[in-house]
Amino acid sequence: MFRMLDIAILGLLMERDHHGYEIRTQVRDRLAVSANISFGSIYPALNRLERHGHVEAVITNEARGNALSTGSLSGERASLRALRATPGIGRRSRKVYRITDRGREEFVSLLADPATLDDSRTFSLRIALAKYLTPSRRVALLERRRTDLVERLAEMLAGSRNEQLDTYARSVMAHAAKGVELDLEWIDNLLSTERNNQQTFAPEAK
Amino acid sequence: MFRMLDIAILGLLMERDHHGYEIRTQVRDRLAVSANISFGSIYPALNRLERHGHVEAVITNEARGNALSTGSLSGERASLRALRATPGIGRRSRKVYRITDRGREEFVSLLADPATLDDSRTFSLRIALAKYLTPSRRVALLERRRTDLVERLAEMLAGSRNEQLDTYARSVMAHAAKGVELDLEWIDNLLSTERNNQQTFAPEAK
DNA sequence: GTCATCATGTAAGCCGTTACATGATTGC
DNA sequence: GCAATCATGTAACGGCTTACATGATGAC
Repeated sequence: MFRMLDIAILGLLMERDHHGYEIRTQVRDRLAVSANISFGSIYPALNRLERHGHVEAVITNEARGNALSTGSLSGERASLRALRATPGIGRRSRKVYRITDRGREEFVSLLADPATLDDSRTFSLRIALAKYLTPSRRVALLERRRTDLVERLAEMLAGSRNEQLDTYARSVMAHAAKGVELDLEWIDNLLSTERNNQQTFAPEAK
Repeated sequence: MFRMLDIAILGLLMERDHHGYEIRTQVRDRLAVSANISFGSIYPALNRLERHGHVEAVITNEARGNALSTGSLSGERASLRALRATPGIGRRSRKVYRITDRGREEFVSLLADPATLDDSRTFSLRIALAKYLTPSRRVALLERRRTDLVERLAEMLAGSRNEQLDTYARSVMAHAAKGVELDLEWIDNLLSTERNNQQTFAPEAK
């Protein structure tokens, strides 16, 4: 139930409607997920979200030729057609999804949920979508992550000083430590930005 | 067949014998793998490696009290006991594994194999074990990774300049780019070290 | 007419996890 | 005697991938 992909899809649909094929590139380009998610994950995820009422398929008329309701298609065929974009000039058959109210609720609760483990991937996904969080939830998320990283940093620094390790293993430890330090700087910057913004709304509250 | 855990286990066994319980902490402390691997992965992996002849269970006498061959245990029971460490004072019942010649061959080929994808985790695992690679294979591994990262860096920099993204999403992109830059510095340092070491063996070859 | 790209979907498999089950040894 | 830690294993499940199957459209 803690699927990273669900958060990503719902997050993209918060902004505007999407069809499955498009979601793959958007996840990479807008949410900074390094690898392309496979279609074998995306389509089942969309169907599941639809079954749960978090998204719904919609009819779009974005194509130039608007060939809807030409009448001759009967029963099953017609309804399937209706769920897809008009196959007019310049557009292929596609199924466009829109997020529902229920989906929006689900999304914000998933995004803030402290139960879902914070590996670096889910954390950076959450931050990429952080504009949908309240300031206090953003701060909570950042501080939670910060605590974890401080602990990790100590472990990696200890490893990098372990003289039983060969130079390569120590180098990996030292590099990992630097990576964690970089993460911490980033988080601290984000946290101070959050605090400055909060002051904007309560400037005299010294 | 390209299991990261197999490389990790075989790599640890290259140094000395280990039992399963111990491998978990060693993977973390010596190979810089951030999360603790679960026992539900380790024990099946060891059994599989044993079936394939890459490791073998050995009898160790590291305990003080050497209570082997007390005679009264019969058949099945006795042979099972023989595979475990002597349950003397100060030692628990454990199954200690040793890498075989076949396992050593498998290990070095897995470690250098360019077919197994290089995400950052498998890459840093390989580097942590890089002392078992020939200098030329080390350089090849580093350069292969370098190429991938240069490409990734361009993508992340492009994302961080994308003005359609909100500040949070752009911040994630910019931070990811910094992380890749740090990785590249590290790799370039390792590469120059490799070249200096090679010069040591051919100093006049200007 | 055929190739590349766009587009949607299913089935099988991989590699890991959590949860469960068992038991020996040590420290209190 | 009881809890904590050490130690080994199995079963079920989870989320992702690859491979497969299908078909429309546009460019050449």
